[in-house]
Amino acid sequence: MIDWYYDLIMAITIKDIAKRVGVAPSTVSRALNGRGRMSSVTREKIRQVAQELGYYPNMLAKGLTTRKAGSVGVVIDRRHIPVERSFYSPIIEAIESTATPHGYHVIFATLKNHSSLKIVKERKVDGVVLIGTDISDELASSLLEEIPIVLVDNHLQGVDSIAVDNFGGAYRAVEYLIELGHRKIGFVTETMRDLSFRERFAGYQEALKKYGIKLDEQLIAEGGRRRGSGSIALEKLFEGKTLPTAIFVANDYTAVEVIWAIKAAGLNVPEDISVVGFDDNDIARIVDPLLTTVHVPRKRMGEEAFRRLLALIGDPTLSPTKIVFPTELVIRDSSGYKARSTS
Amino acid sequence: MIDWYYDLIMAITIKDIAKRVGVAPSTVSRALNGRGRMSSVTREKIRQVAQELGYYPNMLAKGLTTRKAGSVGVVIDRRHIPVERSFYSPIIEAIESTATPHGYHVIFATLKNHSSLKIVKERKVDGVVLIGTDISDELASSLLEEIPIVLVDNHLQGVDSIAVDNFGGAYRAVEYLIELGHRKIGFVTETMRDLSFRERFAGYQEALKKYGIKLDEQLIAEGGRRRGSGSIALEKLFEGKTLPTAIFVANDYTAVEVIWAIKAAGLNVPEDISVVGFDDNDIARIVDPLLTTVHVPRKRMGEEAFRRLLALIGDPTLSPTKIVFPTELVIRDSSGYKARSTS
DNA sequence: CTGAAAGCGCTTACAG
DNA sequence: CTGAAAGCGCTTACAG
Repeated sequence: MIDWYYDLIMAITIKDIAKRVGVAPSTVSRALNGRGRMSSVTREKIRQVAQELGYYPNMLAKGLTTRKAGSVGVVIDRRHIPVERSFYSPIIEAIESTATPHGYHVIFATLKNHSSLKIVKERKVDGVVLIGTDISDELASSLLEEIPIVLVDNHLQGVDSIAVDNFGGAYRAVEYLIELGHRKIGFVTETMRDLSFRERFAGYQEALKKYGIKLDEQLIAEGGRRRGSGSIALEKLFEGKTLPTAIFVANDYTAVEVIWAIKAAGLNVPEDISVVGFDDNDIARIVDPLLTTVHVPRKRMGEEAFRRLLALIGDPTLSPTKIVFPTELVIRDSSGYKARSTS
Repeated sequence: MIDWYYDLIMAITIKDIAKRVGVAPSTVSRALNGRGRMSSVTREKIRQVAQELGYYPNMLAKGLTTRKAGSVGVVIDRRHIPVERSFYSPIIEAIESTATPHGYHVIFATLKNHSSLKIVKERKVDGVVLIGTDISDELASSLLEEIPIVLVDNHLQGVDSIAVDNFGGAYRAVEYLIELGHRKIGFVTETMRDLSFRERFAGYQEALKKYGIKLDEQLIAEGGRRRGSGSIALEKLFEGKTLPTAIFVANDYTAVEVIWAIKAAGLNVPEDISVVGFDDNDIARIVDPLLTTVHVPRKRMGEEAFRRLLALIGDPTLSPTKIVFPTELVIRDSSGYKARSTS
């Protein structure tokens, strides 16, 4: 271990500036932080020298005294890795890009088997945004006792959260399918264990109900949390007595798999079966046909998550708020009028 | 500003443990860090109490004295946002997942207009991995003076780097196309300004040369760095006198756009034109037809990047190493034997 | 084997 | 308006 290597180049400190300007370190601190009244001459002089010397505060020292780390944590469950195909990556990026201008850095952490969050225990962060429903209530509650948190795409009584109008988005998507003339509308999801997916299912049910269409159990299928979930679910649908003329799928990735499976069965989308997804992921514009889906404003959600966290860091007594973001149906090529054949 | 809120619940410190055990704080420190010889009774007692109290060291204080932050930075140029469709996201995730078991956290930062890296100036990180060729040589060099760094998918004399065998991968892809009987093989890229893409182009050229095929300028097109790059490039190719029977595209995303454009022109892939991509992104298994491409082991690259950085943090005098990862051709459905019509 | 002291780089009452 | 002192929570020679 060579410990001295980078120590030769000692970073410049407040003391160096003080010596150079001929003033006390505490004065330098005040000048740089704009605290207390002081002659603008010395203040300017100090600032100028700091600039010249390329001074940056050592955040470890600063944080130790101010009890602020200058970073926030962004935590997701390991299950969402690879993020490449995750719903959450635009949210994470938005958090980073809005945190930076505010002088905050973001520590990106992944959670496995509900371990306690080292970044908060070690005081590396001033707050954390917990993304997804995999975060257990116990973890969230215990965290809340030591640090401000905001939940994204998850909800828990008494804690700040950023949510999506899953119900409304699903309702609208299914209503649209009904308007196109469809009556046999399937619902496919990876799993029902996810709050968001359950909400989307509820929206599906409500739309059917509103338009007087009876719920058909055989038109509902769960594919499981794995690659190929969509085709597994489609197989189940095809085993039923009634074939759907349209399928509402709870997320885009699964919708793409459903489309592939439909094609593999020798049918066409949307001529034989219309498919509508949810999320408006990048892939929605890559599949053939282009996917009709429900847009979720993930960038705005990430921005808002950070803003809210920042507010809570400033004042932890703020009362918990739940912000629900609206969704929007984006009509592309995977949906069309009710299939002729099955009419 | 309510500053006292979370301060009421003071985190437990080394002093608390010391008091409880009836020993000096310095002894607690030694026990917990396993330094110096000491009676195993007191050591055990201390460890047990620390455990009971749920003690975690305050990394701000620890870092201030040890000059180690316990975090590393992962930096990419803002241009690669959204990472969702980026080549780099699996690399970033791999860095995070290998850093965590080593007790390091990762600060994810985005670089805009070559600003200097605040995370290193503020001593928040012990090392940084710089991803992509957008990182300027000046920035890398200046950083290297204060902290260990490793470059990923980029190269610079005298600094550690993790690279991809772009040349070899491209060579193999084009050779494969030649083996299928193709002679009119196009090359499409977003841009030639990127080192990786230039290397892939070089591999393309070398394969043609090796098999005695003359380079045809009209078969080479750049689409520009924007959405739709692939179709723009394809249009250029179609303006030429000779139509390609196969196209080697420098990355998967652009390849997908090329496929779409070919379909839009009323042609089929691979019957009329074979398409081969590079990267083996998730989308390669989503497009129709499934994309033949060159696999890049991004996960392993990320793991290796962190390991190398860790080694450098331990000993900054290690001599710079360049690690080149091999690639592998993955044959799927977008490539086939030479088109009949144009033969 | 263990304690007391000094120090890491900063901030913040407290004097003057 | 500005300096000296104490303290944030830890580690590390230095004594004993």
